[in-house]
Parts: sequence; C-alpha cells; structure tokens
Amino acid sequence: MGTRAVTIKDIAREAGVSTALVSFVMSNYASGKNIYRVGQETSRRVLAVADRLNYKPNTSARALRSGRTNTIGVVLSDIANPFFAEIARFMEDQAYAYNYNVIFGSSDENPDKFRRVVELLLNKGVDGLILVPCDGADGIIRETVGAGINVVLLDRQVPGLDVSSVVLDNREAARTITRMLIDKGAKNIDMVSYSMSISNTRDREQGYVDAMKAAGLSDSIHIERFAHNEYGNVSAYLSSARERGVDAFMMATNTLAVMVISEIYKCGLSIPKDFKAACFDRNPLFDIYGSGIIYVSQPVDSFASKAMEAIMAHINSSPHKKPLREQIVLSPEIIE
Amino acid sequence: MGTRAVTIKDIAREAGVSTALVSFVMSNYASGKNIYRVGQETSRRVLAVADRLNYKPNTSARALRSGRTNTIGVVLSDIANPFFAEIARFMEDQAYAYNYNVIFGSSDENPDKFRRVVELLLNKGVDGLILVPCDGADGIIRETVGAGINVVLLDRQVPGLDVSSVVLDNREAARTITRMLIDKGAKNIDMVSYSMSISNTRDREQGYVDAMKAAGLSDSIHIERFAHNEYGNVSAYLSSARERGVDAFMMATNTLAVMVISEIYKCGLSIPKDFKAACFDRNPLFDIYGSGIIYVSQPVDSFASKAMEAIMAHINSSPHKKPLREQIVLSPEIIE
DNA sequence: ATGAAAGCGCTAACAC
DNA sequence: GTGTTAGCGCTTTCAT
Repeated sequence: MGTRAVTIKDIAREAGVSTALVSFVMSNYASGKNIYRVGQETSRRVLAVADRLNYKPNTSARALRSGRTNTIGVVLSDIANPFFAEIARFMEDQAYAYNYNVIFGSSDENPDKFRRVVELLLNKGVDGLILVPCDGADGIIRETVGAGINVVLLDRQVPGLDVSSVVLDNREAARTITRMLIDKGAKNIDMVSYSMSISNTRDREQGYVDAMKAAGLSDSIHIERFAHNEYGNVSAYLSSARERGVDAFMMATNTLAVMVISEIYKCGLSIPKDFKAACFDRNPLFDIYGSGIIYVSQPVDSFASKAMEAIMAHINSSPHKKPLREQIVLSPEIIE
Repeated sequence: MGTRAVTIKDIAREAGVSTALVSFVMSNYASGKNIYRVGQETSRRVLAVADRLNYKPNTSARALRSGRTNTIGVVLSDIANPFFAEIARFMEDQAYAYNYNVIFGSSDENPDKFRRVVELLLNKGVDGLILVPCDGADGIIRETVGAGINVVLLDRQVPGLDVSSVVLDNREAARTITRMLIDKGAKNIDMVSYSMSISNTRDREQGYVDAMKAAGLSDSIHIERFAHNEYGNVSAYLSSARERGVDAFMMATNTLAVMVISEIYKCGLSIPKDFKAACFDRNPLFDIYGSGIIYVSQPVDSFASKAMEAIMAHINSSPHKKPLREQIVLSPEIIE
C-alpha cells in the first residue's frame, strides 16, 4: 500500500549490479554465511543501498519461487487454555530466533476442525507442522506425515505412529504425585480425568493406577471421566465421592482441578482440611492456599524449544535421507 | 512436498479450457457470486475437475500476483494473558468466517518489540492490522497508518490519533464498580493500577476518581501504580494500605487482582471479611469465594467480532474514498 | 566474481 | 462467454 515497495530490481539498478547478485547478497546476509560468490566490496555496496532504500523482501515472491515460507504451523488444542497459550508465547519467540514465524490454529479437541486447520496451514505453505493431536486426529496426521510433510507431535503421542514428538513423562509424574498423596495419609484417592482418548491423560491415569497398586490400594481405585467442556454434573460427582469416603483427588488437568476445587469450596469444604489434592499445571489460585495442593509443573519453555528444535531438524535434514524420528521425553518438576 | 501440487494449468488442460478461465471460476466460486463471465456448463466442468484433482490454490502465487494475502495481523499485549488469549481464540474463528486468516504477535508491552512485530507482519504482507497499542507505540502506529495500512486499534486508544478503534467504556465501568464498593459501605478505597500510560488504565483510574469525588471521598483517593511485570513490593504495599485504613481495593486488571488477592490471603486476611474488592475481568478464582468480588465482564467475543468487522470494512472500502474511521465503544457487564 | 534468463502459480488487462 | 498474454518479485541454473 501507499508508495510502491522497494524491490531487488531497484537495488540492482542503484548499485549497478544484477538482480541475481542482490538476491545472493541478501540471502547470504540473512543466513549469516558470507562464504559464497560475491566480492566483499560489491556485497558491502549492495547492503548499503538496500539499507538506504529500506528494502524489505517480498515474502510471497520468495515463497513462490523457493517453495519455502519460513513459517511453521502450530495446531493447539485451544489457544485460550493457559497451558497452550504459554507454549504459544514461547514458540513465537523461539521461531523468531530461527528467523521463522508461527501461525496458530486451535482444534478445540474436534477432529474435523483439526483436519480443517491442518489443511488450511498446509495451503498457506508452512514448512512444517507442530501438532497437539486430539482424539480422532490419527487419520489426518497419518496422511500428513505420509505426504512427506514435516511433523512434530507435542504434548501427546499417537500410538502406533512413528513421528517425532515432545511429551512429558506423564505416567511417572502422575505416579509421583499420587504417591505423595498416599504418603500424606490419603487412602481413598479418586482420579478425575477426561473421557477422550489422548495419550497424556491415558498415561496419567496409568501412573495413578501404578501408584495405587504399589501401595496396596487397588480396591479404592476410581477414575471419574468427564467429557471435554461438559462439566455439568460435578456437584453430583462430588456428592458421590463424599459418600464413597474419598479423601483426596488427583486431577488430570488444571481445568479439571479448578472445576473440582471450586465445587469443594462451594460446598463449604476446603483443602487440605477436608481433602488432599494433586493435579497437573500451576494455577494462580494455588497461591491463595499456601498449602495443600501438589502439582506437576510442566516445563512449558522446554516444550516450545524442543518442539521448535525438532521441527527445524526435520526441515533442514536432506530430503533424501530417511526422515528422522526422535522422541523427546521431558521430566516433570513436582511442586508442593 | 511429496508429489507435485495440482495447479490451475493441470485443471485447464484436463478441462480443455484456459488457465484464466479456471482462475475466474475458482475466485467466483470462493466469493460466492456466480455473476461473472463463465457459462454454467463450463463452470461446472472446471469445478468438477478441480475437485477430482483435489486442487488447492497456491497462496503465495495468489498473494504475489494480487497483492492481497487474505491474512490479517494481530498484535496483542501478550497472548499468554487470558484476556488476550480469549480474544485471539474468537478472532481465529471470526477470520475463518470471512475466509481470512490471522497471524498473532505479542508486544509484551515493549514498544521496540511492538515495532518489530508490526514490521514482521507487514513484511508478511497482511491486508490489515488489529493492534493493541502499548505504551510508547504511538510512533510506529502513526507511521503505519500514515503509510496507508488498514489499522484498527483494540482495547486501547492512542490519544490524538484518528484511527478506528474498538474499546470498552472503561471510565463508566470503573465508576460503576467503585460506586458499588461505596454502596457496600467502603469508605477508604485504594485503586491498584499500572504505571504505564495506556488509555484503558487511565480511563479506569478516571472512573475511580469520578466515583470517589461524587461520593465525597476525594480525600481518600489513592492510586497505587505498579510497573508491568514487576510486582515485587506488593506485600509492602499491602502493609501500607492497612496502616492507612484501606477497606477496599479496586484493581485495574485481573492480573493485578490476582496479585493483590493472593497477598491478602497470604496475610491470613480474606475477602469480603477484611476487604471489599472489585476488578476487571473474570477469573476462575472468583468461583471459589462465592461472594465479595465485583468484577467487570468484558465482552471478549464482541471485541473480536467488532474489530474483525471494522478491519474488513477498511479492507473492502475503496482506496479512493476518504479512509473510514469508526470508534466502537462496548458496554461492560458488571458481575457481583 | 558476476550476469542473463527462465520461470514458480496465479490474476487481470485486453483481445476476440 | 472464452482465450491470450504479460507480468507480480524473487531464486537459481547456466553462461561468461
């Protein structure tokens, strides 16, 4: 808009060289490697002119010609969810450091929307995809990987699918915090989880079961599963839990934790007086009760940087070599 | 990647027409208006072939040629902030409805970063920008608007700059909740705010002052201002407030509210027993105290849809006409 | 060390 | 109603 943008043609004319030369100088300059054709003197001159004219390369033209957009697409569950919002934030900066950009999309845990978003991003010509798989997204992910697209899975895995991924050691984390509840004297611990089938919640449930079994509490294992975004019957659930003599809750996600804890306080009960509690992810809410809630602090920054690193490795690996696959498992930090 | 993508050339060959024809059919089809050249029969045939070949238009080529990217850039304060994350989420969907995409960037309330992000988005060739101005961003915004870029301001305004904007009636909202605190018997209300100079916090402070003056409480007006992301001395502040006999807090943002409330509870005090409180934006935390906190619920969805609507109006307005300017002021909803 | 030239896939004048 | 054509700005092969 406004006045016509400056192109390499303008620079070429102004500097008395060919457009090809300018192009070379620019890309070498960007990639930091000065090794390549072009004499010192000319290079300097071109750069000076570009700077003076305030040259900004045209992304579309570059993308069209080179087939690369320097953009990676990220499909999250829901960018309004604090956990993912934070990841998004770190990714933004990470990408910038690689001279890349990120475009986000939310699947809303809906496989149809997931597919739509992936296709949208692919149309945009992203160089790679970082995906948080939702329940039912196996098909589209498989297709995408099959089509040779660079894919890195985040936060969750797809069983039976050989793709790079960055996940937390969810089972271990869940086992640890459940164990801690037990050590604090809890005997009748309920786990609150989701009914959807995604690897991380499944692993967390498994960890809970591990810990309960190991402590000889197999009989009081109880996993209550809620549908995503449908927490209508929490109060009914809490009543039933009280009847069953539950003395602690282990919640698979922060959202679930907030939901259950709210309900507990609504009933005039409190933590840790009436119930012990453990969950995943920090919440500002926990500051207020100086005590009682054990939580798993996920290394959000590592999630972002490792995923970014992985997708970059994919993009820069020779397309002839067997595509690389790496499983990165991050360690949780437990906060009491 | 993978196999070569299908182009309009392929379709043209297959359907026995020219590439131009295909291009027309595609764009008309996309824009919904069938009025334009092209016969029914041919159109149908082309569409059929495109569908069979699973044609996906190349965004870069289209953008390069047409100069439009069907992408709008959004610069938020911080996408990890729940208020903005939610707006981002709504915008995503809104944009999709217009057949547009959004790319986000966070300024982190830093004018240098703001400028960098704006330039990045402009380089990407966005058709318009929705901006949440941060303190010190006036210059770059002025330049951008001056360059003829479509800009809509969100959540905050830039004094003296004639640009379209979508904001809340912050002053009125602040006045109302302050008044409510007074009605509940508070006499010594502190306002907790930010030291940075952005229109919405300034307006909220003004509303607080309005209400205090109107109630004859001018003498106890006290605005405590924190630097963004520097809440080190909250506990010192709380002590001083107690010494001054403060009986209620009015907080300019949710972040500030969480911070102050946490501190209150850490001191063994509580709301509404020891202090009354009011703030902006909802927080899951408030569910837990069934009472006491008055807050302004901002219509996040309207923010998103109105801003989107406005930027679309800009984009689609003839470039010859005087650029349109509209100030949209949304009404708050007060929740007790 | 440098330049010429051929497009990438698409759109929009301009013919017919 | 349909086709021809000339690029958009850039990268990259091939000459020189």
